[in-house]
Amino acid sequence: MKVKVRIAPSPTGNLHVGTAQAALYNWLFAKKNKGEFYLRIEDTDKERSTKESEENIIEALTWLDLRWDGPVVHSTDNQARYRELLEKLLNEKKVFYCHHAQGELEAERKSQEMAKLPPRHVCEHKYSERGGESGGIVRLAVNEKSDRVITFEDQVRGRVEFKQNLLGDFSVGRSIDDALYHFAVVVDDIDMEITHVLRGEDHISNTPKHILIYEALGLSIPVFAHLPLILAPDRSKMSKRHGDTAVTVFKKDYLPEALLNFLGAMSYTFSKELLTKEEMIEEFELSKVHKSGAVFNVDKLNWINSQYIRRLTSTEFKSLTGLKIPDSAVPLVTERLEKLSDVKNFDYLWQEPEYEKELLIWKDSRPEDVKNSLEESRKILEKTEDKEKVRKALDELGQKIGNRGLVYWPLRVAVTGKEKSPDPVEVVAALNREDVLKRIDVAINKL
RNA sequence: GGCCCUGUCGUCUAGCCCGGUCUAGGACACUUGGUUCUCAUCCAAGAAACACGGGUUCAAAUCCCGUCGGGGCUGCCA
Repeated sequence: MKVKVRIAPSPTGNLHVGTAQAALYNWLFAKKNKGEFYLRIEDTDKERSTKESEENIIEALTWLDLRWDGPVVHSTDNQARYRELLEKLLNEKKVFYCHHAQGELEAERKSQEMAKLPPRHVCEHKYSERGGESGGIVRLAVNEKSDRVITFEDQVRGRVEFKQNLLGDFSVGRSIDDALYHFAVVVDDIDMEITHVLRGEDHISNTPKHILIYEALGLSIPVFAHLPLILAPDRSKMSKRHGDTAVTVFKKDYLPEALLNFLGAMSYTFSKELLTKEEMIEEFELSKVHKSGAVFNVDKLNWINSQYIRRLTSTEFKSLTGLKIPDSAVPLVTERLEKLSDVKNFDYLWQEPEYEKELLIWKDSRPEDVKNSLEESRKILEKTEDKEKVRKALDELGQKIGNRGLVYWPLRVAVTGKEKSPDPVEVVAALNREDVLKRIDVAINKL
């Protein structure tokens, strides 16, 4: 049977990095098995679902280049099916109406907790006539007297077991024509013929419920695999309160290949640190996905990103950043970049530098000496544009005045306005001569 | 509280299934030194972990039991 997987984010917020990682693993699994990967927008909660969220999800996945097969599927398009199946189950008395008020249920839950009892709602309506009377929410009738242990072979964790009698009659619909998540996912996965459900570990305790729904419907159960969670530094599930978790906020600083590489290597050990999607597909095996959650380490992401940035060609880099700088200056920048937005630190490549005159002074040298050094450097730069000749002449100047720093430091500040920069000779070569001379004049005048 | 998942350097992890080769390896971050006008790179060195307690064994990070820790779920959200 052909492998079919999906991710089913709810459009109630931006695409979370955790969902992106799940998307990656689903995608890798699909590609590895020559299967298909789908995107389904799980918009069963009409109150909270938004069009913007859906657009964000699509934008993020497109940026990451995790392409899904077929059109985007929406749960809302499947509502008639939910109703049809809910009615079928109602007739079979596998599902019933619960007429308890929300307040009653809350009180029940609270008293159970105090009595150290498992939290569950075993509804007496399922045994009475009331269970057939419409109104109230729809629940799956779960036999609380059964001593059955619901078991599934999780592809990353091995056998996982839950006692059925701890579940209670959980809800499947707000009403007969308004299915809730648990029911909708199962029906959607059935309709899409999903063979493997690879999702976050936060769904592991929902799995027995889903299994019960598959069984009530008399349909075969897919293979499950629960992926570890992405953790915040405090080891709790990474969420908005820990800062940016939306994939789209990474767009301004990171290369999609870098984020993907990072996310992939976070919960899986590949043969090397840096690798392409294709190489990941090659090595990927579901059973080797890690079991425990991993803390999102920005330092590591930055390092991976820096590696990808320095591999960019000049053309790629320029079109990515929109910078108009000579090709020869590109490596100067990419070699020092962890995040794309940090190109602002190299603004002297396209605009006049601004700085305080004190910055021109090398260590404890005198302003007159600095001025003199700049004047000498200016003469050299006037004479030739050849990088090697310039370097040689500046070195000789340094030797003459017995202090290389006194030559290079003021020159760098004059052309870049910064105390940290690439070799001034390289920067000079990247700029045009008139600008360089003008900048040196400005510096001399400051002294 | 109940249920489930999980536990090797600060972080991501290798090793664990099939005990000895582990004085526990790698990567990121960090520290120091070298190169050097500064930064980055590069090179060299360094600090840094088997959660704890029992047991099995000639031998345990690896097997068994218990404890503790962390997380998730516990919704008429997904």
